[in-house]
This record gives sequence, structure tokens and C-alpha cells, in this order.
Amino acid sequence: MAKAIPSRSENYSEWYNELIKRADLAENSAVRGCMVIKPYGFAIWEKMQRALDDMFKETGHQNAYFPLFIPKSFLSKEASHVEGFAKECAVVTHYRLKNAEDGSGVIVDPEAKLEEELIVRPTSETVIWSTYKNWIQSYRDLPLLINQWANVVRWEMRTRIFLRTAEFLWQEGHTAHATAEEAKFETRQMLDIYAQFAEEWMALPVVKGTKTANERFAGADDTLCIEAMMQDGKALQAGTSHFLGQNFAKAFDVQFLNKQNQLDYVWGTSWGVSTRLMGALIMAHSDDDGLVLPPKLAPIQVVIVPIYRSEEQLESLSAKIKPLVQELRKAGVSVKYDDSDANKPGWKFAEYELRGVPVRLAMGGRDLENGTVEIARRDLKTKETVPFEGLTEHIKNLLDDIQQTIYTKAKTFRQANTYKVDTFDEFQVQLDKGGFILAHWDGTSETEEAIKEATKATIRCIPFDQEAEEGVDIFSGKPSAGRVVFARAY
RNA sequence: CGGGGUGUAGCGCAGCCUGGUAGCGCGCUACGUUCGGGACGUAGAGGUCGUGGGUUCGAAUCCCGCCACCCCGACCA
Repeated sequence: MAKAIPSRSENYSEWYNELIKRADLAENSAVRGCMVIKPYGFAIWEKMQRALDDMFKETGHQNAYFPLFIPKSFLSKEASHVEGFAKECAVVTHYRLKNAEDGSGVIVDPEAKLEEELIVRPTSETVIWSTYKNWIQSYRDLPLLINQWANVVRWEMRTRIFLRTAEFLWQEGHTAHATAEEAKFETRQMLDIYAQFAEEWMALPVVKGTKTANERFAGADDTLCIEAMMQDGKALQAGTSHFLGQNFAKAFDVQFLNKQNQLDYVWGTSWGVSTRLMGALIMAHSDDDGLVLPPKLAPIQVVIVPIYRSEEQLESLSAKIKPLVQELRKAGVSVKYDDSDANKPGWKFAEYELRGVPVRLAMGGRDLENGTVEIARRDLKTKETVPFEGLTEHIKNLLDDIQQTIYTKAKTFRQANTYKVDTFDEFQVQLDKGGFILAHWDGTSETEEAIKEATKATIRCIPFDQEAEEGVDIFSGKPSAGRVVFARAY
């Protein structure tokens, strides 16, 4: 018999790791720092992909695919970009193996050294902008709105499943525009889409804002982000959208003739979310009994468990349940009817709770007589017995309610763990309790660095909804025009 | 890259100190009884003990090298 997973209060990160394993989402692979995403976990990712992809398409973007490998020279064309990524790149140096002469196995053939090393993409700005140079000549070629679903590699020192793996899956949008205004609009539009996705699909409230210069993407003029709060009070950057200015256009010489017949550099954006969102989803909602999934992303929204003593009883239950399954599917609800006799009902209950299935129906002899069914919701762990008639409508409403309830719960939690703080002492005390801290900052990188050094807290963002408020920096005592969001982060 | 730890059945572990025919729980297979919150019985299957060398009559156990992974730091989405 499987035991309970470690509790969140006991050991949050062990709870997280164990939950991923037990809910069958993913596991560590034979390759250092790289995960295997298992079918159940991948099904969630596919739902995320679908929703996001639809949103990208609705806003005029098209998908394309660019190479996994990037010539080393490309990476160095944008100075701050190479500086940001150089320390974590996987490099391909050879193209052939051969049998070792001593028979000990295969070795890299020293004869097969590449003229120019290839970098496994940590992100694709460089290879994409080198391509855009050929695609863009006139303002009529703009805007160019491209997205790519891909894997990337960043050779991280320490990895954690979904949150930080050496290889991860993501989408990266790369757009080119005729004017700065247009590019800035795009940057903001895509951030808003991420926020909408997080809130409506993941039931995850996010703070939208701007990164400070320190936290900005390597090669961007401006980085916008959404920040979410996990149940341990730490912040998690859930998505970023960058205004690239003309940096990459200049680095890769991407120019166009504008309407005034003048040659100008193209304005760019890039934006991405990754399988890290899986980590956010898990940490934001789940509890000590297992995963809690928002219905909109749950691979199985409703599971039906028959309770029977004999084959005949199972048959009469199935006779009622199978049409219900069809009806629910027709209504767009994903249903699993678990009539396998491999496990007892109690085992199934626990298993589907672990996997975060939002709604569970149980039907046995009693229900057969009464024309009822037991319906349980995962988020609140409540059960009720309802009439079998009109179930589809009831379930659809219930799924909507669960989606909303999970969101509200997360939002209430965030509000309860967000504090305004005005002194550095108070700041340090509050920080150890976890949560977001709204505090004044003098706007300098030096102060930000000093606070990070002293407390490990970073400025998550300068929120868009920042109120104008005169104050003094909690650390330096210098004047400040508004509060920013500080937190310890993943 | 620094500090700590672990490699024994699919998974989780014991055995190692004190060398002598490799064990437990879960899972798996078959059959039967069970089935409204993680069932039980009976019978089975499954391991070159991470790897290379050394000591020894004999090594999972002692010695040396190597490799891998995990945790804690520095780095990061």
C-alpha cells in the first residue's frame, strides 16, 4: 500500500518532488538535469499548449520552426546576450564517434572536429534574427509575427523537475515591427495574454509588471513579466515578454525601407513561457493529499467509480453509467469510467485524488435503487449525493465552480501574504515568513544588489498598478516614487 | 566548482563495523475470497550487490581508482 506524501508544512520541496513522482507527472531521467515528462504530465502540458497556441493564433501569430543548433559566432553578435547565456551553454564540438582501439567502447573521433562549434540553443533570438535578415526588406514585410514550440538547453548547476531543468520545453515568440510603438504594444499584448492564460486556465493570479535592469533579459531594452506566489510564499516568474528595441536588428543587420523610403532597423520583441508553468500549477494549488488541478487543464475532469459486488451488479451499473459517459463527452467533458477490477474503490478514490481529478462520481447498489450518485469535488474534498437525472448540467456547473474556487483561493492566499513594509528590520522579519513585500526602492541597481546580498530577496517586478506614493528606500533611505514587489524567488 | 551523502530485485530499504550459499516491505504473476475511503489468503517469478583493480582459500562486506546520482552553497526561467 502506498503511503501519504510528505506534508507541505513538513518539507515543502520534498512534498513537491514526491507529488510529481506519485501523481505520475514526470521523473528524473538517466541524463543529468533532464526530466522525462510522463503521459499524465504531458497531457496537462498539451492542454496548456493548445490554449496558448489558440491565443497566439487569434492575435495573428504563426508557428514556424528554427534549428536546434546555433553557430557559435551568432551568439556573440549581441554583446549582453552572449554575456547572459555563455555560462550555461551546451556546445557541440565533433560530428563523429569511432570505436576505441582498445575495444573499451566508442570515443569521440578527434579527426571529426567541427570547424565552428555549434551551441545547443538556450533561446533562439540569434538564429531567428539571422533568418529575419533575409525575410525583411520593406515595411510591407512587417510586422512579422512568429512563434516556435521547441526545446532549449541551459546547463544549470542545480536542477529541479519542471522548475529548472537542463532541457525544457517552451514556446518562444519572435516578432519584428516597423516602429518602436508597435513593438512595445506587442510586448504588452503578449504579457497580457500570458496573464489571461495564467488566471483563466491555470487559476493562478499573477502580478504584472516590469523587471528592473538587473533582472532584465540579456539583450532586451525592457522585460515585462508575470509573477505568481507559491504556497510557501516564494515568487515564481511565470512568463516574460521582452521589448528588444533594435538590438538584435542591429546585431544581425536587419533593415527595411519605411514608408518614407528611408532605411531603418527593425524593432523586435520576444516572449516565452515554459514547462516551468507545470511547476507553478502544481505548487500553487495542490495539497497534502496530492495534486489539485483546475478543470480547464485537467486531462481527466470527471472520473466515475462503480462499486459492485458481482459481475451482474457491475453490468447494471455500467448500463446506467455508459450512456452518462457518452452524454458528458458530447458536452465537452473529459470522463474516465474506471470499471477495472484491479483495485478496490477506496484505492481508486485515493489514486484519483493524488492525480488531481476535479470531480469524482461513485455509484453503487444503493444509488442504483435510489436513482442517485455520489459526487465528490477534489478542491474542497466535499461529497454529496445527487439525483442521477440532470447530472451533465450539474457537473458542468460544478467544473466551472471548481475552476473559480481554486482561483479565488489562490488569490485570497496571495492577498493574505502580501505586505507593505517601511523599514529594513520589518522587511527582514517579514521576508522570513514568506510572501510578497511591497516596499520603496530608490531605483538604483546598487541598492537592489545590496538588498539581494543581505536577504536573498529580489525585486520581482515594478507592478503596472503601482500607486504613485512618495517614500524613502527601506535600505538606502533615498527618495522613492513608489513601491515595488520584493520576494524570495524560485 | 566547493561541502556532505548515496549506489544491493521495478520502487523503498536492511545486510557491510566483526569476510563464509543475498534478505525485508511494496509492487509484479496465478488462483480463490473480497469490493460505499488505499483488502486478504495460498503459491510463484525476479538480483553478475554502480564499475575497474587489489588483498584473501573465500569479498555486497576490507583497500585503491573511476563513474553516476541526490542534498546544501555560488549561477539561473
